[in-house]
Amino acid sequence: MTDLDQNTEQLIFRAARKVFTLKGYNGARMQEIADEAGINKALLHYYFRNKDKLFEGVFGDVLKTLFPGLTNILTADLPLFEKIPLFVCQYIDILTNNPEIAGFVLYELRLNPQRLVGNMRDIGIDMNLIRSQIESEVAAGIIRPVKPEHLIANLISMTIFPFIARPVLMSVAGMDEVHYTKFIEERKRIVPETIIQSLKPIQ
Amino acid sequence: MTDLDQNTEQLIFRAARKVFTLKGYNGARMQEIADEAGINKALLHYYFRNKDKLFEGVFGDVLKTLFPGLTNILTADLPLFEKIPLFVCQYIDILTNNPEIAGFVLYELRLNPQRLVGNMRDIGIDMNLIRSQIESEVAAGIIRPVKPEHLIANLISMTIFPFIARPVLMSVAGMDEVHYTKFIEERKRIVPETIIQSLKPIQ
DNA sequence: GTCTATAAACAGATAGAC
DNA sequence: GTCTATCTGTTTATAGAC
Repeated sequence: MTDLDQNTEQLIFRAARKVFTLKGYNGARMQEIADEAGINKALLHYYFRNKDKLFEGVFGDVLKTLFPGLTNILTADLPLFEKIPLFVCQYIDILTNNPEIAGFVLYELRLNPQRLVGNMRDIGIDMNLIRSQIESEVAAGIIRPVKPEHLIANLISMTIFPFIARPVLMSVAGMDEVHYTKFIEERKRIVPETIIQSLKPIQ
Repeated sequence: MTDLDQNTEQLIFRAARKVFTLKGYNGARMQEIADEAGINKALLHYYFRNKDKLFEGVFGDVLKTLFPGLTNILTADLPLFEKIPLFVCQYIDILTNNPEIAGFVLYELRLNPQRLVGNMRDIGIDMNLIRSQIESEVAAGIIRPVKPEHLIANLISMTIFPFIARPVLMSVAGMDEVHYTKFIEERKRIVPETIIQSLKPIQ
């Protein structure tokens, strides 16, 4: 493989990632990907056989952008009240740089949940680890009891949803682009605060 | 118009709603809608001219399922601590009966945000009303100060997201169908509890 | 490796019989 | 109103020249 091969392949891949995440599998056109990459349609098939294979590659790549950080922070050896702000900040930064990938992944997974199967390793969180951390912090009187599924669901929901629902939130709350950007930045503080307040024991 | 006309039209419309919400605009096929309705493809065009017009109808219908309840409860004349559980319960019931519409609407809106334009009346929430309610409850010492955008975002996020992220949540938390159903039912209690705890003034 | 040209399949839409 | 048959444009994919 020459340098040129790799460059073209990467060029195509990046173009494909852009078009697929923006338009979805069904909305994406091989022609548009070729145009975006500045090459010919036939080359897509030369490097990636067909649309499905190209998509699989992109989808796996996007999952890698989205999940490993999640798993690592959530299972790190830190108190919950430190983990949570870390998680939120890192995730909001990732999504600010890739605003469309959350909606893209969740939508494609609903159309075709099997797509998870091949990528399970990157995604699974050790719930028992989180469960035992909760138990020990409850025992120490730091937090109130909470089911790990709900804690994780609350955390992920409040962090990710504003990116998926951007147009609706802007419309419902009457925000423009500038307000929305500020709003997202504020959530780095608001989301951890909301969860931590809800976890504090009643005095 | 005879009875038969109306029946066929409704038959088509329901079939279209099912296929569009399940597959999205780009993934839906006129043939599949016709099959689902048990009629011929040509009839779709007889009743609804083209795919776009049929979709517009369905999309407006889905918005009506999703939004009016939201607006009405959030602007009702009730204390926040009563409004919030009401909102969550009603919304979870709607989404339990229509599990795919939240993801459908948000995705189609991201592909084409202009679709909101024609339906703005159903959707807009009077943020000033909520803002002044927050102010008066803060003044009365019932809640801590909070920006209305963030309160609404937290509420909607935690309520809706678990339906959009169903496959991921099930995978991440290792849930099966039964666990997931129970999990969703539990959220009617957990979500209001989380928000209300986070709003309570520090004693 | 990269291109042009084209095949092959599909999907939306229409014509016209009943 | 409902159907079958068909047209038209689009889209994925391949053949083959360079």
